[in-house]
Amino acid sequence: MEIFSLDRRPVHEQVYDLLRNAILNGEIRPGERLLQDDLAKRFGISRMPIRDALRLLEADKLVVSVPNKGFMVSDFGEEELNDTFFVRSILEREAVLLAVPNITEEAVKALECLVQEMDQCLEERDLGKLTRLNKEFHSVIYRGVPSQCLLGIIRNLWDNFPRYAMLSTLELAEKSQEAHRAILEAIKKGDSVKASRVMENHILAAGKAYAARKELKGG
Amino acid sequence: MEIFSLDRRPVHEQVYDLLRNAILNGEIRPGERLLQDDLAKRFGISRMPIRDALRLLEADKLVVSVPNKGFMVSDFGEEELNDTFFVRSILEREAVLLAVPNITEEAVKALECLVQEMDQCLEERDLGKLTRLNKEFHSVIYRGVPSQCLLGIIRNLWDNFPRYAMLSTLELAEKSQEAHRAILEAIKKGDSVKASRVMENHILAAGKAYAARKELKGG
DNA sequence: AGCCAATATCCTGTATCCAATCTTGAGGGG
DNA sequence: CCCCTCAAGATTGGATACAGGATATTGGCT
Repeated sequence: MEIFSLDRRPVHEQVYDLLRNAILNGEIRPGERLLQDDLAKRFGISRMPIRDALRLLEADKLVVSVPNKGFMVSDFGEEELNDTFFVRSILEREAVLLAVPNITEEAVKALECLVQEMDQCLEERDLGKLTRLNKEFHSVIYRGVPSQCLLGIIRNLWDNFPRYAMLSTLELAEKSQEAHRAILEAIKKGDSVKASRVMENHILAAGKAYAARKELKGG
Repeated sequence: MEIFSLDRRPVHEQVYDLLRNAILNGEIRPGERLLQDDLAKRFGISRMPIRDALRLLEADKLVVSVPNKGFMVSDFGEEELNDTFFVRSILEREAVLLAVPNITEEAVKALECLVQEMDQCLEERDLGKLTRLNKEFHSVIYRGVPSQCLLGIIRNLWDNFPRYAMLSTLELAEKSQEAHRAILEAIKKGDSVKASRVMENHILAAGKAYAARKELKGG
């Protein structure tokens, strides 16, 4: 009965998802302009839903708009990237502090499993999959955070980041894996303070590594 | 020379500002629907810039949109209000921690002046002015925060709040004033840890008071 | 080479139209 | 008497066509 069902979601939402993924995957590069008429033609739709989608992306900080100039995919300078990681280090430290007391047995099992999978990825040098698993690791932990508001802010900051995953290195990934292991150990012992401190330093270190590479590659 | 100068800013931005102020001042009540055609007629413009403005407001969480139903002014339940204050307590605690070492002599003078003005307001029972001064007090402190990202998030949370200032009471204001004094003292001594702890409790207490009143008055 | 004007591009906004969807309310059946 | 259904009106979602301005580019003139 679903065979003939079309996608009934509003067009602007579909456009939003499409563009969002394209930006996050790097198919559309930072700095690239997003022309309304161009997009409208390419999607075969009118300008209205395009504008809606672009405004939504703007709210996510994935694109920026300049009056009378239009929209373009946002880019983060070294400083901004650093700042984002800094704020993440604060927020996620607090998130861990709040989450650890609520972490279930299953969650711990899932985390152990993820750490193993990430080990595998490290051996296979599969940075792409590693990035995905890493995100999963963090979000399993945060499932226990009782504040939707805090979680929303963290998610937002995370979204401004997969685009820069290409800046990741094996070296950083190995250091991160150590942190993951330490966090998992602390969680098992119920030591939320230690877990949060490790998380904070883990994110800070990642931020420094990214910013350094960003500088090298030249924004 | 300004006599003939029209407002050259994009129409949708002007609409955004107008609606934003109307919502913040409570001229448009939480829960009220914002009909596109209606607004378009009232402003004497077409629907496109209205939609743009509404999307911007949505990004600020001042309105919410439901597909095929449209936009309405957002409201915060007791729980959500509480959550917002909780996250504010974390963020502003950190902000104080970061800001205190950078606070200038002038800033301290400005804060002292603000505290005095707020004392005046308390005597005159002018809660409206008090709310404005209170915002100013916080933002003078945060001027020294080196993270634009953190500041942006805090500002965002603040904006979701003036609408509920009506829930404020003289009793709460007096308690807050004590906190302000304590924060100022700690700042003068350069004791950022103490200042941040007082700030955290100050916001938490305000949140509890608001949520309680919200429950009383019924959402 | 440097400056200025003409032009092309693209954003912004208007006006109008139609279809899909939600709300509402009236009327019929249990 | 209440509930259910169904039709009418209201409103959003989207398309189309067009006009006016801002910006950038280009090409020619000095």
